Amino acid sequence: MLKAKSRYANADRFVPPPKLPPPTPVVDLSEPEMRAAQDLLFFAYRDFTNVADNVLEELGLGRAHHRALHFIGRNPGITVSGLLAILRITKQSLARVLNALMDDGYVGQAAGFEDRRLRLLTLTEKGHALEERVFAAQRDKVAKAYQTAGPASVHGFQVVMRAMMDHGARAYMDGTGSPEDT
Amino acid sequence: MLKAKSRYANADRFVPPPKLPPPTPVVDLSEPEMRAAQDLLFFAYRDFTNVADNVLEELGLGRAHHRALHFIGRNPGITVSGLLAILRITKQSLARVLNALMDDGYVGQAAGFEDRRLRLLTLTEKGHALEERVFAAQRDKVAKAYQTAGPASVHGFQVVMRAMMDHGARAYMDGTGSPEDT
DNA sequence: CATATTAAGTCAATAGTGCTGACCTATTTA
DNA sequence: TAAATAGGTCAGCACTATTGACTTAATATG
Repeated sequence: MLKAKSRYANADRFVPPPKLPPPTPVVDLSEPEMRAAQDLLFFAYRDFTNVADNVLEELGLGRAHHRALHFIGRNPGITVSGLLAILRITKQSLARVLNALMDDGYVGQAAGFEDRRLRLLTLTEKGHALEERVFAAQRDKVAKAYQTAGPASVHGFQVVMRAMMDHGARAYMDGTGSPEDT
Repeated sequence: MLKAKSRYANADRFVPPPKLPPPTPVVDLSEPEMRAAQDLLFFAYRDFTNVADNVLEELGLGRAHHRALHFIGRNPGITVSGLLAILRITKQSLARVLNALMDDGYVGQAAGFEDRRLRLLTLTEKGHALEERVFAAQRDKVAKAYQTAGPASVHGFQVVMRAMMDHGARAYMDGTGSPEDT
């Protein structure tokens, strides 16, 4: 973080934008609030993932690795195609990170019993340790945010976030069906 | 979307993971809720940005372009270093997308009056139209989510999201100070 | 006034992560 | 038995981020 800070030393002094005519007035009074959602999502997500990225970077891993790690951890025995359906990336993209995770000993695999074509993926102990370590950084952030906000706000956050995602994502979170886009 | 769907045709049939031993039980009862924050943030952000990406893609633009477009639109007359401070990317990264946006006629610039080194960036009419068009897709999503959730939940969402971002981001959103990381 | 600092720009190389399309092998399905 | 499917590989490419070095013009400082 210190490193990142010195990197942007030329941005230490924020110069407020000079006064210019305000943007065209909007007629919908809730427009600013909806507009603000962009910033809320951008900054929250950025800063949430940033703490994980810092840990991953030490190990030569990136966000894509973390995602695979995370979803395998949450869904032990998941198949490759299951992971593809959740992450909605291509086989080739997943293969790259998955191979790295396996080569590094974070992920194990077993053939399916009822269908030997399937690769059932699980985290190794090493994988669990890493996943937990990465989440530890994020947990701190979440815990603080949740504490600050209080239970009612946490509930509201959850409701809005669920409403923001598509049906497939919701189905996945509810464990009620296929994570594909609808 | 049809294209994307057919791309993942091999993922249409979600195979539930076989029954494996559950992960080590956690002692903190709120752990699942904190854990769920990862998924909430991932899926909501993914699906929120996805609708914008679709529009941008038609124009040969990407997420980085959109970010520049967005923040210039929200901060007319912002300087290059101001944008760098908000986005927290390198000069080189920004230059690439900024040059493209200027070449395509979406962004204009003017030299500062009090400091001629400064480049004051604004959206052109064309730029505004694009920014509005991109946000129109997102607005639909936000409006629906906010309507579904209701005002109390929206407020809760905002509280949690603000708490999730770092001080700099909050300062930016409040217009109370420097957007640098603290 | 001379020098140091700063805003912005450019260049080059590299890395992470996403995509497309084609093709292959082994297994399962019809 | 042939068709379909799970998973894998290969190759090429694109987007977007980084690092570090260097340059020019303008401003700040002593």
